[in-house]
Amino acid sequence: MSDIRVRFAPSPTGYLHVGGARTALFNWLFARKMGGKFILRIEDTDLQRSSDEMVRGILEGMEWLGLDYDEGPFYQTDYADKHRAAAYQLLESGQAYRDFTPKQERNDATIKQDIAKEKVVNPYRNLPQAESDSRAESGESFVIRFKVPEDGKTQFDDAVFGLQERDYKETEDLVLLRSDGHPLYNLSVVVDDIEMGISHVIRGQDHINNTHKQVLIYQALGAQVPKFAHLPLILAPNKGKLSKRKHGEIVSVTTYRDAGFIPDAFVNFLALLGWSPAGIEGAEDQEIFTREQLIEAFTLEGIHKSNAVFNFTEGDARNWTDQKALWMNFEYIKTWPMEKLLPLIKPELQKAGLWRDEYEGEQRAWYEHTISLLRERARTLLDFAGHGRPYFVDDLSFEFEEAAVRKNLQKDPALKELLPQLADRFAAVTEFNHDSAEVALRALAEEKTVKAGLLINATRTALTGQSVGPSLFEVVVAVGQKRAVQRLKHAAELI
RNA sequence: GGCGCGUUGGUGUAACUGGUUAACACGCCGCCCUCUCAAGGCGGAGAGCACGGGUUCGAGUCCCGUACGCGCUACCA
Repeated sequence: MSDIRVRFAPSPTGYLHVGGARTALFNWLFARKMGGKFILRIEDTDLQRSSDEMVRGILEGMEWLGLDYDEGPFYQTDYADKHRAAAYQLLESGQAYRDFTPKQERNDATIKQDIAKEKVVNPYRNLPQAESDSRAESGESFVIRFKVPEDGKTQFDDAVFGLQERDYKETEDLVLLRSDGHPLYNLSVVVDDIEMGISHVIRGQDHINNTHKQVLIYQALGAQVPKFAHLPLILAPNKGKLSKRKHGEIVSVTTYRDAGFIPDAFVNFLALLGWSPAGIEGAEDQEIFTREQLIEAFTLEGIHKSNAVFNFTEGDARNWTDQKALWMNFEYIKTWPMEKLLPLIKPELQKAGLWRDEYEGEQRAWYEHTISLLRERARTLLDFAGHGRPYFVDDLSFEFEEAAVRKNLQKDPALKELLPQLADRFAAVTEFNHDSAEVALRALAEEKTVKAGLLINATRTALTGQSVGPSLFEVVVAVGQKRAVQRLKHAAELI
């Protein structure tokens, strides 16, 4: 019943960057919300580079984000013949003309400027049809330019920016077909969008100028003009352009995947960049949205006009990306349903060589409990195999942090005697659990008249090599009696 | 230069068709909790809505101008 069709049309630059990802997301959300179709089209017109590899980066990013498309990917170059035919159709109907100006002359910077400044009328614009034909037949090189009408203006009602008008005089006669026969962007997009029945064009605001040109082409081709919605841009912290060259990996979505982000968390963050659920009852102050809630709340009206800043501190390891994104990821890790979280953690443990199939079998209860312990302090998926390592290895192949050893173990020489004693007490406990371990430890502390805290903190470092972590007796239980005893004895040697 | 667009605390945003001390989240600071670190609870600093005029009993919300920022200005996409 719905004829809503939208598309994401990236040019294959090697990877999906955050701006593109958000454009894709908004298209996807709109399609899902409206029950329409989401189409992926690769705009590879005129790119020399091997498309395959470049395209893979885009597809990888979309797959990770969970933005599934209903049709495509289509490749724009596959339709070059249609684009060319459209150019000739416009030529024949008199809405375009051949421009025989030599390429060099056109490319000359000063001449170009003069043309722009003085709005020189192209000398070939009104060349008689017969002469144009014969010169073309004689093999003279030419481009096909669109013949922008003299009086009037283009207009379209943008879903975000409202009514947009532009006097024809502001639009130059754009090239449709290059002298080597290659169709150009503005023509190709329009022809493809018509062909694919695109009903709504949702794209970056940097295209607003092109839209005026494209409206002209739609009309000349006698096609229905789709609805447009231009998105505000995502800027760098200095409010400048967020670019691949200047900001490197931070703009690539695969960076977030590799940094241990939950895709839904990143999607959630991206959705709030330039859009908000304004006017949605009860959702105005909401920050955390499931995919379903996002789809439900999404409207084009909620998109902002002003650009958003992607806030991060260059060179700051802790705040390497937008702090809100970091916070959101943490929030997801902490609260996501176990059944959704576990499949994301498994590959991380596998990568680190920490995975055991028993975690899904007989050790399942222990495993899930341990994960629930770790998730409270994990900021990324990487932390499970990082800070979590001591929980998953039997031996001592985990790092003893220097500062932790100094602060919690070497702080008091008495620990050299106390730790082995505690090991013995632990070993003697028949029913080893949270409470019995605590009783054993506190009893020892009392007998030796030392603060329980001294033993507690030392034990934490002995068992995990770290100075921070979950409540100690939770750690003790997770590590288990055998490993705890072993590690306490070992720790004494570090003192 | 030309054309277009934008401007609410550091960042992301809210504020019904103009109506009390401009709200929420992240971040920051402090306190509480406490075996550490987080989390959590409580509290705080931080914008008077880019600036200047106007309209109005009353403007962040309407109008005009200025400044600043951004986009576009290819035989790139």
